[in-house]
Amino acid sequence: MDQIDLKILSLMHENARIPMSEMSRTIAMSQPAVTERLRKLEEQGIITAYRAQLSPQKLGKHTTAFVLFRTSNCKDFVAFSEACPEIVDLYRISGEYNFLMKVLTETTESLGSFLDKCSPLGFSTTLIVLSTAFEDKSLVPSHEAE
Amino acid sequence: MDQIDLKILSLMHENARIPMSEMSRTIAMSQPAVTERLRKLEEQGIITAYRAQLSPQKLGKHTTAFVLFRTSNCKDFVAFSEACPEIVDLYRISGEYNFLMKVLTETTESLGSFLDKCSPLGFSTTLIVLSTAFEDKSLVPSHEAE
DNA sequence: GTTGAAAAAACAGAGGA
DNA sequence: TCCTCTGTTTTTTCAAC
Repeated sequence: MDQIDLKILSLMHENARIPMSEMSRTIAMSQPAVTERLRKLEEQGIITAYRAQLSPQKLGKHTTAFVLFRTSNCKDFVAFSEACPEIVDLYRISGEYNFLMKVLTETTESLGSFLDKCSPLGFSTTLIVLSTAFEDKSLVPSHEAE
Repeated sequence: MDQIDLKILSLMHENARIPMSEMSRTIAMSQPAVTERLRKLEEQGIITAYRAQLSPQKLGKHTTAFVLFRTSNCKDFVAFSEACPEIVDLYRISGEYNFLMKVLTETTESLGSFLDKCSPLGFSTTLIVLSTAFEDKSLVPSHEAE
């Protein structure tokens, strides 16, 4: 893991669909060498996936919320959450609550319906997202990767 | 926006580096037609980015936390957060706190240092992530896209 | 890690349902 | 309008070094 690997990670975080030929030009290294480094980064589990980022708004999801949840049956709660399309992220946390989840719904009204659906499993506190200042900041600052 | 577009979004969320030729085979449509649909999905802002997902653990970030923050100077706080490498996501929220942020640090100790660094700007409550049940669930359920 | 040739994929234009 | 077909260019893969 050297500066070149960090540069590859940085570029792949910016645009995962960049052609390897273009990447090799940018970092001034032959294309097969870059491809081989990328393969190793995947193999080592440093790169876990390549994902298209979708706009929730454009897909009709106009409400984002974080919901803190307290339940006594963690296993059932995780199973329920996996089957719940509204829940996009689920974290087990320390403190008064067991779980923190990120929830996307069409409207505040459908968020209400979702919370009703959850209520048999425990009790919750909802934090409505007013705006997203930023998301997915790179773990590999570009100035470190030069 | 029809079933084919949803299938494209679903496949791109699973693997953003899938070759267009393979995608066109999967959905049984010619490659230029799929490319054109993808171009339009990007143009409409439905696809906002393609990102490599990196493993925080493999990059030495062993501690994940959500920090609720209350500050009276939102503008300065956002500027501070943008410059803070530990903060990967920042949301403005309703309720007792102004902000919710996702924070990645090397250890619980460096999380402590980070919180010390933030303390002049307001007051906070920290939720330590014990484990991530799941993250980035698709906004386009695959069964809807068939 | 580099080079260079073969295979594959992406792109761009013409034409059809 | 949206798709398919086809030829051209670009990219990827894989050999040898």
